[in-house]
Amino acid sequence: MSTFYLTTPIYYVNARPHLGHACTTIMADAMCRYRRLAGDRVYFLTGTDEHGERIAQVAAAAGKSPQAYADEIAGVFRDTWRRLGITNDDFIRTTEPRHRKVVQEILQRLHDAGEIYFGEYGGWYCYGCERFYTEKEIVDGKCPDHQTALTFIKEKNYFFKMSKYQAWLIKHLEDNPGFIQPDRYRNEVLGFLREPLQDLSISRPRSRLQWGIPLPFDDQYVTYVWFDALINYYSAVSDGRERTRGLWEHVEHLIAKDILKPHGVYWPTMLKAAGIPLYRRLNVHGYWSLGGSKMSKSVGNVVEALQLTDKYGHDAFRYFLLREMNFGLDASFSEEALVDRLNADLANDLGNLASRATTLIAAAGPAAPVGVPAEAADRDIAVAAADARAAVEQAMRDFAFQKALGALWSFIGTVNRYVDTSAPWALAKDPARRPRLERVLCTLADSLGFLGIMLDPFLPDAARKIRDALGRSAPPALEAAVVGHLSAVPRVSKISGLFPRIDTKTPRSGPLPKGERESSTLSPGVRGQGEGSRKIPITDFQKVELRVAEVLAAERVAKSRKLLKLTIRVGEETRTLVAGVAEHYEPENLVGRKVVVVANLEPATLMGVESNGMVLAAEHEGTLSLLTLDKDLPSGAKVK
RNA sequence: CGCGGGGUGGAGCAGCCCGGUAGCUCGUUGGGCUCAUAACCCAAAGGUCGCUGGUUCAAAUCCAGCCCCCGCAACCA
Repeated sequence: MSTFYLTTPIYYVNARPHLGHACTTIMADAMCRYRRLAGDRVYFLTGTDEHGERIAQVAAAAGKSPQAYADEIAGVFRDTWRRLGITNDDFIRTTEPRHRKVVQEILQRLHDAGEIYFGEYGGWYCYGCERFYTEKEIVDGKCPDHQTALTFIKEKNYFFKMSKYQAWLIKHLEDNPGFIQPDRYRNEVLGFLREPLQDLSISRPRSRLQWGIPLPFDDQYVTYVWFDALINYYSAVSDGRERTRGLWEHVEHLIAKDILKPHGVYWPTMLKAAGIPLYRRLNVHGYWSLGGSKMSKSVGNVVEALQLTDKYGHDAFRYFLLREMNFGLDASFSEEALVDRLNADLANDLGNLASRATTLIAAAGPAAPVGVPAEAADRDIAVAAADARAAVEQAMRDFAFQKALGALWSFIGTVNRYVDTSAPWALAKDPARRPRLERVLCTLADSLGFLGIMLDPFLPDAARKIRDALGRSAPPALEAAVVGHLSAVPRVSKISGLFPRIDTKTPRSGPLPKGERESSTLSPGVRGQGEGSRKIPITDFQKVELRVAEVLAAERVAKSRKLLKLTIRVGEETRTLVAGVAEHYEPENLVGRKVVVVANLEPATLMGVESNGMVLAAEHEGTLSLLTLDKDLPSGAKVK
């Protein structure tokens, strides 16, 4: 029996759970269920990251204390995982005493060992944003957000001597090819490391930020969030000394590719410096893109995607995520693709097999031990099962869920063929062939039993239903997943509607072009959380000054993909305005047109161009249309 | 020259690291079966593996150059 300790990232509580969180967590859950099935001692950790400036700001905006706010969102995560049937053994929050204690202990240790120094950092600071800007971000010496002058501040902070571990880390990655997998991400980290590594600022002065863990050796500072957050993996199992219940040395991390750098660079060097053994392996998966279009955070469709788990069932949702994504690569998510998978794989292949097999077995009824030996066809099924299991074991070593499921579905196909070729319904008509019938039904029952075990990590509910139908109440175990041992037809109850088909034809009126179908995928039944319909008094509307304007000139903003710089005339006044329509309109086609603008908007600077106003446009599923007039009114005319 | 990923039958993808008959799922067409969820099984059609050049007996796979798409970084006021 080996030990397996797996972590998900701890999720930052500035957002509610969405598809991305669910994907990582479901993958981790499937892996942990699999390792438990294999008989390993498993510890599965997830949790929430709760410190930092952004949390303090969001909480303040919501009129809550940071702690109250974090409590609320952490609760939402906890409930979501419970609802999805996630089997985490622990849920850590970075505001818990057990975590703070270990973070401080490690900081003190690093400080004592001379791994942390007090240094001065000079940079351009914006008081509005409460942050420093790098040379690249600064536009004309001003803050890109507030377009106010920046102040050059020299701030004293504590730094971790990360740079001194650069050579060591490169060598470690070269000597241990499996340390970060898949390879593309190991290569990417080696790519980062071709540039000189900077020391890592690990503190923020309390004068700017209170919401964090105080440094044990200087209470005027709190710990920088990444330094705080990464340690959760260790603090969750540590008693604050060196004891980790025998878990730490087996730890593997599962992350999405966006946080590769902290996990692939910061974290190993931190552990090395602190004298803590490195993690075993970092497993990195890709991103979901949504319905062909971009995953736009502002639209909230990532959250909507998660709602589909309630619409189609947790097993189906899990299956889709695990089957559709090639581990490490990006994949695209759409309701249509989910339904296709559900119908083809779950309803047709698996559900229908369970249904036809249990119907056949139940019709024959339980019997005494079969009187005839297995034939070649039966032995082929046993071999196919063994092959499938071996392929699953191999695939699961590398989190290759798609391959594991592919192997199991290949087996399901084999069994469906076996049913066809052995034709038990024909055997049943001939009493003389009763023994052969029983042998076939035995093989079928065995195959279902096999699936009831092997599918458990991926489709926990369905696997349980299959085992229940076979009367197998014992906890499933991988070693029992063998076909060919059953000697008598067992008593089974019929399984019907394990995964009902989703009818995709009726709701759609007539054949639609492909593109159109895809864009309408996320629509019915998942939207409308009472958002956007709040009524406002007319006085609110009257604060907005809308006017007709004529476009005098238009040009692209240098290096910008989305922005056009427009020179417009509003009545007598000429002004410059920036519009995010470059992807939809050619500059020359705008000149001379009358558009509607918000005339009393605060100025803002975008890509170095000051914008005085905003052009109104309607947007629907990626198509943008400027608001124009259907009669020719003079520029400056009021819109109300 | 900002960083990265990708271009493989109608759609979505694997194969590429470690060159050697181009594979999977869906879809399409024809057939079979009737135990089963209009399911299941069989067969067929359908591919210049982005382009060009190079290395090689042999290139989807290795090398060079080019074209196109998509993320990220900075801008949708």
